[in-house]
Amino acid sequence: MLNAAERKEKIIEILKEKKAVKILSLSKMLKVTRETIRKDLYELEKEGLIKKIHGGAVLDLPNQESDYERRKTKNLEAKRAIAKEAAKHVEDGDIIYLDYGTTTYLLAEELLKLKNITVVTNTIPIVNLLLRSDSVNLVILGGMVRKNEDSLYGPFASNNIKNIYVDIGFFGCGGIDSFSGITNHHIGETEISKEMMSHCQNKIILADHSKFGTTAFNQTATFSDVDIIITDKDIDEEIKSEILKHNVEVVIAKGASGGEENDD
Amino acid sequence: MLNAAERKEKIIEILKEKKAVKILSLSKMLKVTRETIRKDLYELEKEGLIKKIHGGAVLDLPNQESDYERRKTKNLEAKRAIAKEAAKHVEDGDIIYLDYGTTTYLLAEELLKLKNITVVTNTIPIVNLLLRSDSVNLVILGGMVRKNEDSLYGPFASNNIKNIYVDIGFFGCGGIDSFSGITNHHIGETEISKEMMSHCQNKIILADHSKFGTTAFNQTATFSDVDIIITDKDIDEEIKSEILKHNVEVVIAKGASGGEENDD
DNA sequence: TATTTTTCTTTGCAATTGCTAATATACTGA
DNA sequence: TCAGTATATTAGCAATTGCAAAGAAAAATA
Repeated sequence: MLNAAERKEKIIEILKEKKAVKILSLSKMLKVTRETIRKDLYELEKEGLIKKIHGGAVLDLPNQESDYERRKTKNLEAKRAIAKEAAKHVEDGDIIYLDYGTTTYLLAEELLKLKNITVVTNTIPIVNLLLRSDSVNLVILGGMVRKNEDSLYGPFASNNIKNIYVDIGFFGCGGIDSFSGITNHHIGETEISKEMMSHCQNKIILADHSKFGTTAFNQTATFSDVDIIITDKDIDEEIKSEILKHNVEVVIAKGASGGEENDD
Repeated sequence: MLNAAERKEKIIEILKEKKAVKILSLSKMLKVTRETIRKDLYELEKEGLIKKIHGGAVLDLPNQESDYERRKTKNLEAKRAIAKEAAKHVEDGDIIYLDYGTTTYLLAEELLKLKNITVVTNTIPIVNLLLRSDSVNLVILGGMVRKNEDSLYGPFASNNIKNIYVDIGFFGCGGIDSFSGITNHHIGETEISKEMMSHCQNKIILADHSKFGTTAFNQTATFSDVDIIITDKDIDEEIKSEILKHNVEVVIAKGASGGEENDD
């Protein structure tokens, strides 16, 4: 009927629809014995396409993770605590901007529960997350796609920013220091962030403890440009006093612990 | 240690990382017995979060399919044949526009093999598809998200179109008729398509046989506006002669068969 | 504190699955 | 056609898992 290669293709096809298949049901579907299927699965596993489980198999396609997706899991607890704290500042009906970064993604997860908010963003994973929500209006600034970072930047976005104003802007960052202020790595993204800053009524910075005392390449804002900084641990006194000098509120989100790496 | 609810959360968390877990390993990880885990899994399955398999479980998150994703599988063979034919018109180095619709998505799949092309689009699934390609530059027009259709439209996109010109534009459609020309359903999307038409050097319409003889709400273009129409079957003589009158090339893509439903 | 309820563990056995090696069948090339 | 090779089946047994029911522990309630 089918040769080994066809059978394996069929197995992959079946696995793509169902999450998992039993060897026995495969053997019935493809009309070969248990042992033949087992051999097929063994080979498919060696090829890295599936993963064998007791009595069957599940798909294990090589899902190319972007750098962005990898970063999302770093300092997760701290970021989630910050996101939960940030979410408290959003009310039903608000129009908000979610900047680049992984912490803003976690904030988007929290916002799923709110009703009738409008989210402006240029981060593709945030778009995909909010796409299936009935209660969130979504607006995308547009622009050139930055591969591996899943973000948009450039003149398309700049043009659109000129015409809009939002209630709150939530900004991630690459570094915060008393000397350099709030900095980020990518010049194109930084440009968009800067422009959005002047179109947000309130500006809130989300920065886990690993960001303090470090400086990235491009300045997004000085302390006097922002209203609130949310972090997860008490921060260095020198930086803190510098921040407070500029009338910025510093909020420590509760419920995080551990983690040291600076990733953004 | 952990109560039932915490345990279940943990199980989901573990499942999100690994594709599948064995009951035995869960029982060791969470330090409860096999039977306890089995009960947890039974309940998680009832909640629809996982699927039990022999000896373990796999994740089964409710992946809400959009209308767009559902439509993608209709008339698939015809659309894929059209997409393959359309791909022949694209050369390395081209800058192209991919309009709304599911046929343009299939074209994007074909284009993955090409090098150094730039794709302008406003269809989110196309963005997600091309995001992981190293060889395709991606530009997004931006705009308001149309939920369930995974597309963007509105003034943000319009503003950006004013400044760009592309080599080829590939357009899907809702209907083609001798009386109404090329029509589409959504007024916002149609507006964007129309504007893009006048910024493409070549305009190619992708329309499977089900679109001919039907009319949607908004006119995107007259026949004299377009250069090529690619379809999958010989089309009605009356419509054909009307199309040819306007100096439009009609291409029949080979390799498709069957399917009748009009979906877009 | 005693009692009830809920949650988790233990136990024993049937059913299913994994594994190995031997056998049968289908395909290939001289 | 016939050996030689690759592919699929069969078979037997050990190991794992599923299931149901009873017992133990923990938590809630009075």
